[in-house]
Amino acid sequence: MPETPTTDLLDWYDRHARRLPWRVPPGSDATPDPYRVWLSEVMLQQTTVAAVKGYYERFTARWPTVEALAAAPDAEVMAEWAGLGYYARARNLLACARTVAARGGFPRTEAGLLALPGVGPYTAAAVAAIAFGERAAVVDGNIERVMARVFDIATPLPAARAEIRERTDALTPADRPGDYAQAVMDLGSTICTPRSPACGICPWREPCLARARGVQAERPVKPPRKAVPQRRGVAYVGRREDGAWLLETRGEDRMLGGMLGWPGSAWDRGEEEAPPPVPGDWVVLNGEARHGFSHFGLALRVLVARLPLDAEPARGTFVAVEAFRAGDLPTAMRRVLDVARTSPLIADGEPSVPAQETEMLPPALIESHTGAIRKKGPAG
DNA sequence: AAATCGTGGCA
DNA sequence: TTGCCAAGATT
Repeated sequence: MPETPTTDLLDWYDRHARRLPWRVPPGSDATPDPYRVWLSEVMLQQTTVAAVKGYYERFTARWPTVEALAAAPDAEVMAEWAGLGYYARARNLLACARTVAARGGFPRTEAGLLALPGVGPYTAAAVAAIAFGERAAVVDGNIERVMARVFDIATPLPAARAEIRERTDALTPADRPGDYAQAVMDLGSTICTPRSPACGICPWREPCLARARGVQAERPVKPPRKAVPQRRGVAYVGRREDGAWLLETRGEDRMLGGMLGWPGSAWDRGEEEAPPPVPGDWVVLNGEARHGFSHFGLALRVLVARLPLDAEPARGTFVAVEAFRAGDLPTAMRRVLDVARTSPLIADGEPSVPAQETEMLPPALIESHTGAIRKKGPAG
């Protein structure tokens, strides 16, 4: 086992720590706010620092305390999270905030934190170490990679996790455990990167076994990924004469649960069809809304209709034009809107096409009709 | 325990 | 363009 100079890494961190909005600079006497540490850690789950920054700033500006967040309506929090992905995090975030507010503050131990919704082994250890100074072993993807290289662990993930956790725990100091964890994470994200690590300037260059053996690019060993299947569906973008949009809040048992979306078909049972949310002159657009999820690709056929003021939809509710923001939608639903907006039927103000063109068409005619629209549609 | 759950950036 | 993957949690 190589020497792994923890204190050297803390010295490196004192000089090279990234300045991040949720981070207290090393050496400052300020104590990090547990609420902000927790919020940032949840946002950072499987998500890049660059993507998180803006969301973190907006959340903390709007809800400066866990009590404020706990009091927020679900829809506002989900809308603020829109675009960040993994929406169960936002649902759990609210549940957790309400639990914490009700009990009068965050649990101050790793075990106590682990019991909170949306707080797993990584987040519990990170908050315990960073906000409360507990000597908890923090293991994220960065730290996995660093440890797999420093100790040249050839066991493939996820089987290697037991050993990685042991190694991490053995190295974690009682003094400054939070800074230590952030130091290893910074090392992993700036030097010990997944591809072409900068071993020449690494503070752990000397003890690193994988580097000594020239196998750093092959650590950690990961299983091959499965190919993602392709799925299809339909989405209905309805717009009332007063400009209101027909939207629904998706059930929590569905994909994008809790988020705003266009009524449409399921995507998971091979269903491509679904009845319209309200009877009307629905027109099929030519361009499809394509989106790649983590475990499947999706192509959505988009139908649009202009709806009368007295429309009574079986699904969804109308959102007034001044209350509607595309940014409140998850990305897949924004793509649907992008396609829908290529149709004059959905444009702001009066319809710019003769009424005849908005008639419901027999299926056999849909192809030719949408073919005419295609020229104005987006490429693809 | 393996599958599920988003998104954007980058080589 | 495609594939890879980022401060994981849940069931």
